[in-house]
Amino acid sequence: MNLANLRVACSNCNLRELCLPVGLSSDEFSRVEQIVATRRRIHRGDSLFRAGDRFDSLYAVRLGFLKSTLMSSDGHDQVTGFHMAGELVGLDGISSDSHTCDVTALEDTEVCVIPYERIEEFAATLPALQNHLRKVMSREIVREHGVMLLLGSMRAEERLAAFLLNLSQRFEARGYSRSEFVLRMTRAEIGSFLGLKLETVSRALSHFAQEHLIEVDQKHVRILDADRLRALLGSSAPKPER
Amino acid sequence: MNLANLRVACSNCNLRELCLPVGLSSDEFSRVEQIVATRRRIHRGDSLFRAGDRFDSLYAVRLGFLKSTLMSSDGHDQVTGFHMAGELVGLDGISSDSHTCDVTALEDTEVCVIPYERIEEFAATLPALQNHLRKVMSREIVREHGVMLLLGSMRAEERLAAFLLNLSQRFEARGYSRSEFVLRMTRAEIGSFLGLKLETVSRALSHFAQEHLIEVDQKHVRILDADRLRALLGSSAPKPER
DNA sequence: CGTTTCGTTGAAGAGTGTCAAGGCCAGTGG
DNA sequence: CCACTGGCCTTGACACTCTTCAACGAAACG
Repeated sequence: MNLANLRVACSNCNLRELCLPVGLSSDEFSRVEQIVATRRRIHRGDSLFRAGDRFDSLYAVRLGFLKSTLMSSDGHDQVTGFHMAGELVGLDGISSDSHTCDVTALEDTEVCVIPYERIEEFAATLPALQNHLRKVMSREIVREHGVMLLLGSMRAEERLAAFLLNLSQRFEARGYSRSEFVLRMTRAEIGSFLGLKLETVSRALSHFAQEHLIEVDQKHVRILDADRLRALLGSSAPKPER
Repeated sequence: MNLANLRVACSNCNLRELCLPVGLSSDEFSRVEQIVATRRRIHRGDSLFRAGDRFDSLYAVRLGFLKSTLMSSDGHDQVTGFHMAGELVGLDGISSDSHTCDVTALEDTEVCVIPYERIEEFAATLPALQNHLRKVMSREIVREHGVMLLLGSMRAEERLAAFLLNLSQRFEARGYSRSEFVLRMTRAEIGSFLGLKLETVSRALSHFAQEHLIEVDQKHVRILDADRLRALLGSSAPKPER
């Protein structure tokens, strides 16, 4: 394997504004690099970790695309999130020293391995990092609040519109086009994440296309009218305030 | 006001096994007490904080019952959680130095105010506390995963069963009866949390009662057959594995 | 004691799920 | 190179769950 040969260097990484070392001085920066010493490649379809695995590292996505899934007692499982470059994965494991969900690569993916104990020790002497870690965790909590809102109070087309706009925004933050991108996940995975069946997702996409809000060709999506998509979000109950 | 007169002492608090100072030595314990210097009372219907408020403290619920709600762009709002004694509230604020949801008392409530900057400084010298804080945050992430599962893949009666069992378990952990308790929230609030309409909640409760799974008298609930309630959870798709 | 909020129940309707058939595409092996 | 296969996607028809609308009763509150 050529993992050991990879020069790991946050300073070379084009994700450094998004990723772990945000807000560190260049000195601190280089010390973080020493902790994040290894990378790991996951082939499409393979898992980074699975529920029940011992937790010992966080992972920063360097390139590729992942999903996390949670299995319920009845064996049915659900997608709880999609992860792209620059995002931190594995925070769920901190609470009980073992992971509570599966994380699977939707395309060939590379992550930076961040040994938790070492980053923990290190953060103890480095308030900026400590602070950043907590913010990342808190942001995850806020993100999940948003998903709860989506699942609890939106209907199918609103959910899908929110989903597309969210993806669009995340791609844009990474320097890709915000209006044209490739869905790395299947319709069934989108549906699972949004609490819908794959047929409903498919129908909603077709309907958007018919309304000229988007163009869809298989996994390729082009957003034609982001404003009208956004307008869909608030429109479920356009009730006059009393 | 008699707030200043209240002797705040974690060591006297019957929640100390649940709350912040878990796993601290008695020495560390007493130092935490000094930080958690004040309490705050919130009357039923009043809010502890609101979305947009500056974040500067976490709150530990000492007694009472709270809900957090999130407002979506269209003015519709949704309950994202209920909080009872021993639980920590306000973690969402860390990410952006301002709160992202409203937290409202459902009955007269008392919380311990934990100034964030001070606990932060303090945790820097106290790994056990640091660790504990991160675990609490991670646990919140895991909890929300569970809610996503509930909202995304369960039907009305399953959701309600899961909700009742969750409450039951939390009451038990606090030394109350696990089979008999009072719902502090309205049907509409339960519905909002579960992604259902209040009528659906009401019907599901009536149906459970009719099946002798529970007894309901207004807000008073008695669980008669927890096992069958639990069995409801996995039963949506009892498909034979192939 | 009136007013308001909250809860229950029924009937009708909308939105999704379910089931089924067929098309498209990539990969595989003849 | 082509047929075959399996996974993924689309579309239609129908069933079902949940919502919506409405009316009424009960409890809580000033």
